[in-house]
Amino acid sequence: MDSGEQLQHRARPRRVTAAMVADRAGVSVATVSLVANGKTAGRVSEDNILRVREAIAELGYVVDSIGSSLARGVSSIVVMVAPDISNPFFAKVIAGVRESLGPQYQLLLSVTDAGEFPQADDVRRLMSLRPAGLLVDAPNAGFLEDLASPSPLVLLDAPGLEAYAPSVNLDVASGARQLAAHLAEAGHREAAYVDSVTGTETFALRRQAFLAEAAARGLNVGADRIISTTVDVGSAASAFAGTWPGWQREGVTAVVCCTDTHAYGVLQEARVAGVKIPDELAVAGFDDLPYSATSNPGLTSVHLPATPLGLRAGEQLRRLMEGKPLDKTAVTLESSLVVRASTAAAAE
Amino acid sequence: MDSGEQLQHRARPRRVTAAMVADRAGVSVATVSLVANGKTAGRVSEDNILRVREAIAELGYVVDSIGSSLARGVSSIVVMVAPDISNPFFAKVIAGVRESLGPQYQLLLSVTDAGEFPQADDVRRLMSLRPAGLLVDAPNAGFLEDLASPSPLVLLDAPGLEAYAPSVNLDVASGARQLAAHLAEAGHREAAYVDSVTGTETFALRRQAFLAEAAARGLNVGADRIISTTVDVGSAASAFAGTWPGWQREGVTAVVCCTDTHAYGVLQEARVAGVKIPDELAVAGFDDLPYSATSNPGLTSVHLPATPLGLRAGEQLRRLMEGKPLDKTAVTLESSLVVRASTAAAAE
DNA sequence: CTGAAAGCGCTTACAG
DNA sequence: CTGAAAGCGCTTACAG
Repeated sequence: MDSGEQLQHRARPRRVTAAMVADRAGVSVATVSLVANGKTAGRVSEDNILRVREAIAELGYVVDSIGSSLARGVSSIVVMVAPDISNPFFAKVIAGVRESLGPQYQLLLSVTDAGEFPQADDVRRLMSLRPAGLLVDAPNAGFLEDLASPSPLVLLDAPGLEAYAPSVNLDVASGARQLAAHLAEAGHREAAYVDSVTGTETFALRRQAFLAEAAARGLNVGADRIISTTVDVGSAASAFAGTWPGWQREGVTAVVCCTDTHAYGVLQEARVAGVKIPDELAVAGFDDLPYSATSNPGLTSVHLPATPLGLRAGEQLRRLMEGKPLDKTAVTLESSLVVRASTAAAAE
Repeated sequence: MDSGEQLQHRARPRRVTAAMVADRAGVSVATVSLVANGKTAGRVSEDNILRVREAIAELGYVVDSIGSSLARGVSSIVVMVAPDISNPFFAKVIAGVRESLGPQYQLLLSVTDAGEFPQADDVRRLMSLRPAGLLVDAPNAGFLEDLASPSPLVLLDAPGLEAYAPSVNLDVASGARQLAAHLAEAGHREAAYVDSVTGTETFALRRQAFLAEAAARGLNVGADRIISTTVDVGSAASAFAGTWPGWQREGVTAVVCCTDTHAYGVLQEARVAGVKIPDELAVAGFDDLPYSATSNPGLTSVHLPATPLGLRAGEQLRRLMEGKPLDKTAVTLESSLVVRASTAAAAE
């Protein structure tokens, strides 16, 4: 008896159903459902609410997601699609999303290889989970064309794609211009730019805004001074090592990178080459990752509000999932320049 | 008519059900189910298989996960619980898991704040999704006690917890001993160790194995030469900056870090302080992250096979989910020392 | 080989 | 306020 019970307990922990709760509380399963979902207003007596709550607690009942989803026609899963989850920036975005979504939605990260988006097949499989909502980070138009999601959808960091769905974007252009102004005012005249090879729109915006403002302020960045690498310290480092001698001959005194990650590579090789930062070369990036504040020298960077990005996107999606209207269908969050030691001193 | 159809098409893309496929193919839904799940052997005629396949293709039918899960009693979701998803090491583990799990399982990452495990409540909500299986990375015993999962469960990097569930572990001790031997043979006599503050078992193993082998080989690491920080370049850097002067006075010529991330912080501050690597100070870590091969100098590191860890864990779980027996219930993957420039030269 | 039917666990009109 | 019942989309014995 004893060992039998124990065995059963370990092997197949009895799933508690609404019917069992109903039995225990002496009510119908309909009433249990109402109480479990907090839809009691004017529909369940105080008395029954109490009995059901008690039974739920005693039995440890949890509403079964599968049954509930089938009945409602939609699950409690929010699918988040992003091209790169192993990125400190993205980790903060997720933290924001989780906070605004709350515990009632399960966040399912659609993991793909870095820089890739899910294939049409993967998307169909994801959709067959009947997600309550979708969050798509840094997509390209092609992916959105294929998507055709029946679920509420919010885009993150998808400038120029506002026509496809409600979006939360970062005003990277403003930060880029501040950076160009900062360097020009510090006396720099010749600069270079390290871009990303991925065609994500945000990188194009960063580059264009920086180049335009630089040109306007007499900071010279020729087309031959723009290189591209993957978002990866090592690639940026070796690309920089290869081009630096030439740049140096041309009098370059500042290198702007489209991400802090690229900038770390540049800083590393600059140190190896014995280039003094910032006296001989100023270095700056975008993202303002945590490490940029503690690196030595600290890295000047365009701060992009990662957590607020996730927060706002989660909030927007939540409104959509709850059937509420959005105040604004396209939100843009400010960026701002954080000046640190890597650009602190003026060049000659 | 035209615009009405279009409207309907955009607003509510008709969900294609098995019943619709059955109608089209002139068979029962049972037959559709059999074909869609590839369970036709000796149960469906060639003829019907063809008709159903055609109907599926024409209508774009995808088996609904919710309905299917309810009928089967289990979903196609594999939940992966891990204390830190924004970590290059973990990204590789995930890549391995995805590959071995295949496209038929959806990987749901249970995201928590760095270093945290989901609360009991979160776990119950996750379990209400009736996951096909569970993968838990670097857990502590307490979490596993609470878990009591009815789903198949495989542990990753959980040394000492093999009693709870089938496990795939890393033989970090062997790598740690190789590292101690390498340093001792290079002539080092005084070393220091930078540990992690999280109480994860793998870190205790790394430290103990290194210290034991070091002691056996006359490499001196006093208790006052062990410091702990979070897994974070900045924290490691400032901790090292604080203790280095004292260590230097004591003649320390080697610093071993429990992760490469810690080692990057040490390298950074060493450079700032003008300490020559490896001539004045040898630095080494664990993980062998991609950056360690491209950093300058390259970082000597105990290579831990991240992708194979994920691969094996996924394979084991898959067997479990398919009801097959495991050949081995506890698997341990080898680690190995990768020597690079950060320890290449012998100290005095 | 085939299909009618039961059942998975829940939610939601509906009738009372 | 309450409960019986239909229905969500599928899978799986079962009878033929």
